[in-house]
Amino acid sequence: MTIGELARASGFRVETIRYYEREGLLPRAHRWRDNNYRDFDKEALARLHFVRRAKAAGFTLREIRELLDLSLTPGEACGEVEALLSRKLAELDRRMAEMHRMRENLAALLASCRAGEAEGACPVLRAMRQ
Amino acid sequence: MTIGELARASGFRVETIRYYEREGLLPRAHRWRDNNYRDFDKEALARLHFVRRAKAAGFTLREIRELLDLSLTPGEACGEVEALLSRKLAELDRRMAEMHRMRENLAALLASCRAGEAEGACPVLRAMRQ
DNA sequence: CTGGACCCTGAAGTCAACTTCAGGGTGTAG
DNA sequence: CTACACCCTGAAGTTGACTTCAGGGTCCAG
Repeated sequence: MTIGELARASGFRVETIRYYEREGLLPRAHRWRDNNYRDFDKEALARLHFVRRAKAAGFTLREIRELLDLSLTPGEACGEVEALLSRKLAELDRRMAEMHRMRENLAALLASCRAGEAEGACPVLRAMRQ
Repeated sequence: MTIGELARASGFRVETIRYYEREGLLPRAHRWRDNNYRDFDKEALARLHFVRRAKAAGFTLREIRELLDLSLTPGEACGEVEALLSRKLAELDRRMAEMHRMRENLAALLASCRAGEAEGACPVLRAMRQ
């Protein structure tokens, strides 16, 4: 798969894919011998899908690289891996809880907005104070 | 309340608070006439709490400013407000769904990690392919 | 009345995550 | 054989969200 095809398949731009390769989120792609073009496999596409989801979940590129690197450890050195994973999980749970509260806030706000305002000003401020 | 007190109460740094004021996330603080020090009220603290939660929920500063600005609209011009809010809500739901999937991935990964690997390599790759 | 903790401003610096640029090679349809 | 879409590299530029810096005023405990 050329970089352009991978871009179309993954939804990332060509330049971004090159950047990700440089940053170690993708393994250095193997090259078509004669023209020096990159040649990607299914694996690369799977990684990009993972990257997209991880980004949507709020992980940084550095963290995503760490997660991806875990997948390549021999399975032996699993202790440190486990620690990292549970830290990430706890963090994710915290963020999800925040998002849930945020969602409640916005939904209540929207509802009262639709109900057409008893009071003078939108009640965001009330919602805001937690 | 001085900026330093507000910083301690909110958990944001003094410099960050000045920056947020510049960027319109806080209203221009009123000043102690003689010494030109800012004087903040409870309202400012409430806004900063909201900012913290909104950031944790993945909103950008620009979006947070938009949300805060909604709270100041007269309640009359509510239609456009409603549109913005439901866009944000939908977006939030998408992100929460992503995070949920991510969480499942990581939890499964952690479980198999703890179970001590039947196969050779960590099964992140499997989890990764969705 | 001085030392240290606090406040002010405007400008420059930093970091992550890209994007754009300059300058050049490749491949194929007409 | 040339026009056009694609590929390459290294370096510089951009954006968002801060942080640091330079240079200065304020306040109060000892």
